[in-house]
Amino acid sequence: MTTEVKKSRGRPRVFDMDEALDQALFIFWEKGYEGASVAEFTETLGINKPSLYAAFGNKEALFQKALAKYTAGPAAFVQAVVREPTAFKVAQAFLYQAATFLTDATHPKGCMIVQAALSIGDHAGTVKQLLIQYRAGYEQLLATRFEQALIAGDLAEDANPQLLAKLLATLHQGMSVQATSGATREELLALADFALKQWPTATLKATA
Amino acid sequence: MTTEVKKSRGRPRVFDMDEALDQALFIFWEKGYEGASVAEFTETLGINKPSLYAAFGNKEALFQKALAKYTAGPAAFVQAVVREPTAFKVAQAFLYQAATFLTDATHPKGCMIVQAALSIGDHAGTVKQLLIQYRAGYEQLLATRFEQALIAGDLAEDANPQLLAKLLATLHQGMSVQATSGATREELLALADFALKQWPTATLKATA
DNA sequence: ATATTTATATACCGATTGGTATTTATATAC
DNA sequence: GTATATAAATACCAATCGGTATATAAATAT
Repeated sequence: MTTEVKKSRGRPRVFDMDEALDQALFIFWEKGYEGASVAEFTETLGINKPSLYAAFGNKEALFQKALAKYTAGPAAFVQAVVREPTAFKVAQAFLYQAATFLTDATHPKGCMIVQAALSIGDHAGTVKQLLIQYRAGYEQLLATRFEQALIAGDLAEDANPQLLAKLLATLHQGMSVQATSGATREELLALADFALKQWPTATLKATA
Repeated sequence: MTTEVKKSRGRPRVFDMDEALDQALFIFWEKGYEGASVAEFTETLGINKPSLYAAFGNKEALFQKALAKYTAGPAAFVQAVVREPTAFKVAQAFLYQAATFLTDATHPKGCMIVQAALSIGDHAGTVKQLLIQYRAGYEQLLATRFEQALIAGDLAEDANPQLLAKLLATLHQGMSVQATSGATREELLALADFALKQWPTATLKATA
């Protein structure tokens, strides 16, 4: 059973939508929502504006599609780390992988969700709010995981899951700024190690 | 001896430059370099463009003047905290005052130096680099202070001054993002307390 | 071959961007 | 008074912003 090629009538698209979205993602990632211009997209992708708009909608729709690709691809580690077996391992994996990811030379430095629309004009208020929701989302993902850990007993009884999640999110967001400012992977990993030293592992349980 | 009023010939300026610069600072602080438009300045200050340009130069010069006012005014606590008597007190003062400042309702949330030009188009690359330098500046200010503390003996012998400074800077930058995302002062103060728990105070010296 | 469908390319749109040339108004110096 | 110096106000500039109307090219269905 070979892969069926969907044949549709009409002139075939000359560019690969997936590739194009990847390139758009990189541009938004590097320059932010406001700093990326539609002209830059069309020049980089080698297509003209009507094709871009027909394929992806307007600038904001393009951003949302790129953002979805970002969370499903480069930033997917966030969803993965919460499946680590203990709270400590979740925190460790989150910080290590964040440090590694944020300084990866194969893509723009820093996190798109953190930086793409922090300070922005009024016209793009929707995007700013969207990213705030995304940031709240992964923080809550960690918080929920740590609540489970508290019940499971691999967190100290007096540990505060929400606070721990906010600490990790804050470190991540700070590390994102640091990566953009030129911090190295080694520096961020050292920060991660230092922060993990005080992790409130339950005193009577082994961390594995 | 009364205050001498500088009398200069020529039509007197109808607006207060200091007030105007404060208003410009707030706009840059809230919307970032790219997100703030010249039209917004002139409308808010109640002056027209030629007056703005005559008084402050172009947009980038206005930003630099506003930035200088920011560091000398709202953000002056950074210079102040390094005069605390011990490394721990420096760290504590820095994080507490950062948490308080970043969530102050009397001005935009977050730190202008962190957020005003993180992700930005090519045309404003100068400003982005300028803010990177400012961030490196206050981190180094802390690092130098902690090197002194190491010599003075109020830091553990194996403590790493540069790393500690980077940790504080990273927490500050993360807290800035958090403040912009809606985190409360109490949440940021709790983060600060948690982070201070592992401060490597020298074991044989009292912290006062 | 023709109709239909979809993507392309060119050209254009009004609005806004940062920045200025020009004129007019208001002060002091003489 | 007149000259000089400075600021304000109006109007304007080219360039870019995000977005689209229109016409043409290339595919399939019949």
